[in-house]
Amino acid sequence: MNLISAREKCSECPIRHRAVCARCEPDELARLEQIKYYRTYEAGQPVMWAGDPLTFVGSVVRGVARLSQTLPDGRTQVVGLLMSSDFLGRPGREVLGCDVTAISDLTLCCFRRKPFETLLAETPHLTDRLLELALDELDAARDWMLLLGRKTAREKIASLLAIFARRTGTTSHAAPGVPVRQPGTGPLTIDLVLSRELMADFLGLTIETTSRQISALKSQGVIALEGNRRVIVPDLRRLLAETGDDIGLMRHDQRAV
Amino acid sequence: MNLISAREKCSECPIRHRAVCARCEPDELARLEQIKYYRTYEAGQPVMWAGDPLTFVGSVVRGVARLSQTLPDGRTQVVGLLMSSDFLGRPGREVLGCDVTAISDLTLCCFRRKPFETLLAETPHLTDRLLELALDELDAARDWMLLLGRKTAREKIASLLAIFARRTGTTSHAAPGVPVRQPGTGPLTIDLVLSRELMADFLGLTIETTSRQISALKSQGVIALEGNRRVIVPDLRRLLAETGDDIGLMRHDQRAV
DNA sequence: CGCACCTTTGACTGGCCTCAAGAGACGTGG
DNA sequence: CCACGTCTCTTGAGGCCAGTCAAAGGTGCG
Repeated sequence: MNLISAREKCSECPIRHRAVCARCEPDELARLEQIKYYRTYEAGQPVMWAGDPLTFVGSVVRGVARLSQTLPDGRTQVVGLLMSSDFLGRPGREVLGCDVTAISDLTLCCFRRKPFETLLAETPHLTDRLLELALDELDAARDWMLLLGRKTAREKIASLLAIFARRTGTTSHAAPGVPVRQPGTGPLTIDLVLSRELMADFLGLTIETTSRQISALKSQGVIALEGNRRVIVPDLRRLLAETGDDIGLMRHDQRAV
Repeated sequence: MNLISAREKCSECPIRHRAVCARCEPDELARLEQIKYYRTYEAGQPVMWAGDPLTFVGSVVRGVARLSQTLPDGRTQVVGLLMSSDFLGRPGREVLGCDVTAISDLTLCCFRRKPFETLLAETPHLTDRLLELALDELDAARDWMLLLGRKTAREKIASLLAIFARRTGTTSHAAPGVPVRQPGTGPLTIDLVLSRELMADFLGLTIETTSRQISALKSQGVIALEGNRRVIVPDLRRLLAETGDDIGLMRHDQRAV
């Protein structure tokens, strides 16, 4: 079961400046603080299912959640990853469109949907930020459609690793104090939060193909492995060359969907 | 070249109640009316390219526009279709992320981006509606990711036809006065605006595979063809059974991306 | 009628999936 | 410390679906 924990102060919140509340003035923040509550989930737990009534919305404070869709015969596709400061749920919608699962231990800052919608109507700063977040996710989803529709298995793997490489040092997963790496400044270590199965669901591949392509990249020296979920990239440019994208032309604000 | 035509009255606009201006009060509409202008494009013309400075945004009044992304080696993927009342462009972004092309003759109701952003900041009704439109497109994009990542060629074709079937009688493409068809009420005619190449780019397939699957559906009586771009569906349920989705479980507001 | 373009069809190839077994990691308990 | 089971990951062999290359058939327009 998930735990509903005590509230913490918004002013000390790690996602204060990036979440849906980023633009809020102190008085607006105070109203949010009144109605917010936390939920925590252990890695692997479901958060909500497609078709469930959407009783609450909220922001990811810590951890990673997966959005996925499933066909009747069991084929599944990951359609989004929610990382810290990403927003979960859609105001104005009664039911959720996809399954949500905690990939790692997860903390959500939640609001019951109805009160939040009321607050939205009165707080343009909230709506503004929510629009930005939605448009960012839309851009990411469209990049992902290009990957799913047109990239080869090898390019898909390289693209996924490249996205994680970009976020290294800038997400909550990085050790505090580690400087942000720039392309070409030497070896880079990526902590994959994802299992092979999850990577496969994410990329529209099977586990076996995923594993094979990772082995191939490894045997060719593009990456090295340290355990199963830690990847070392000796030369980021070489990895980027495998993504099929123009090197250096990745969008400046590219996100991990 | 595209034509910049005279303004028409918002009150008589065919997309008045669905576009970004849907929620606007008469005084807000008057301000929009002051700064709006029309652009028209012939079928096949480019509207803007990825990387172009984003000088204007706007709504599709008539016609269909394609959003697409391209890899350096020429592979392209359609990542969205803009149909009447859909919004083009992203306020707050300096450059566009994908190529935009007119598929049919196209009329846009445009606003220069900067004035529009100013207006947005002062008009919550605009932002609210824009958020709704963005979230709808995000849902559609996620459905599309499932299709691209996990569906077979046959299911992809059937899904595309099903989406067009759903919209028949509800879009500007339908002849005026034609009643909206319900599933199971007999033969249904679909006017595909898309060429085989565009369908292929949309579905992440090649032209040949697209053509073959259409031929297969035809020879099995699931569909019939009348010319190259008109499809007759004798039994919608049978087509839906080919999509891989649960019949009857398609989302109530499903759109054509 | 003739040309250009789109679509269909065929033969073949190849990449990814399927099925299957083996290797490695990890926790538990003797 | 090792035996054991479970789970994840890797590797191999073979098959199928979709891509590639090529050519023929339709369609529309000047």
